[in-house]
Amino acid sequence: MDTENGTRWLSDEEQATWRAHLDVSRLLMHQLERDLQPFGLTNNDYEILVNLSESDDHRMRMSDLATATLQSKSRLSHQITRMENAGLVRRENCESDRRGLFAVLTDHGWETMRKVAPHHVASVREHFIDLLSTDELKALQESLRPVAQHLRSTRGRI
Amino acid sequence: MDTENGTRWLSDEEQATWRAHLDVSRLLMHQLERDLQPFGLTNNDYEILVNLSESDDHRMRMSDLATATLQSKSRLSHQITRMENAGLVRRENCESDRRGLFAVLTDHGWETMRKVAPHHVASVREHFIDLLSTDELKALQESLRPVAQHLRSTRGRI
DNA sequence: CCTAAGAGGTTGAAAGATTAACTAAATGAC
DNA sequence: GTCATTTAGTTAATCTTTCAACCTCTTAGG
Repeated sequence: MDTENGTRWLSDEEQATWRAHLDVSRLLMHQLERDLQPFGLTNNDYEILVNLSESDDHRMRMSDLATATLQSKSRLSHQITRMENAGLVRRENCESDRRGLFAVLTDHGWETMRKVAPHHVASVREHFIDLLSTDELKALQESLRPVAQHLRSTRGRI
Repeated sequence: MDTENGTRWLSDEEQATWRAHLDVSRLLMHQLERDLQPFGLTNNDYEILVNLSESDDHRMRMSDLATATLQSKSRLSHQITRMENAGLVRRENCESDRRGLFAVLTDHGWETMRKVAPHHVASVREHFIDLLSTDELKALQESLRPVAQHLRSTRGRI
């Protein structure tokens, strides 16, 4: 206990780490967003495209996609509607479960992905990955993975 | 160069680190947001309160506050209007520069801060700080600080 | 079977964020 | 001094996110 009321305040070291994480996560997202802007995509769009590109048949069930991208069903539904209007994906019915829907990459979506991915990777490298040594990357991963694990288990619902 | 078209794709290790960072940053924000909800505050509200609490006279110029919280002027202006309506802050004119405004913590804002801060710190500890060893914290900070530095310098405007 | 509960997904309204255009005051170059 | 720029901040319109209500289909229990 650090103080009379029992609160364990953060030490300077802890505070500095916390702020560093906070700042990096916000600044980085802004930067990546800016770098995608010339292609008419948002980070969110891009992440959907990645997930679909990496899936069999370029399609995923809406709920799986929501889980994978850490979004609520509602948000994903709106998001897919927008991307559908932009011609990047389309919805397709699921035969085996007639409540279900697939989000499916269109040709235009796939073409867009192929065109944009190299730029996005370059951006991730320039503003994050390439600023860290191999050891740092490894350490970072080993520190953060349990945290993600913890957060996913502790009331993981978005 | 990893592939014919010259793109340096991410290795498995790099990709894993990148995803870990992404996941932690999103899940963590969601969790903190949830933990503040019972007090009727958002992460954004809280960060404004912290900044004002730590400032002389519990006041800051709008632009300084915008810079400190990494928000656009417009967004901050809306944010402060909401917090003003909630009685947490008020705007006050600046004598020395008559274009300028201060955001000032009200008594209610200060009281709120005193009441909420211990819970917020506990939340940050539970979901982040206390999941990392002292060495990990130090390493994390040393890895991330240069990244934040880089991002701030490279077209830092929000 | 039939029904209650749960899962998959959408929708509309309200809240929050972004963009661009705008006012007013300060600065600085003649 | 005066005019063009820049800085501080707001506003209105638009887009995105969240929240709650809703509909449909599936599943489990009797």
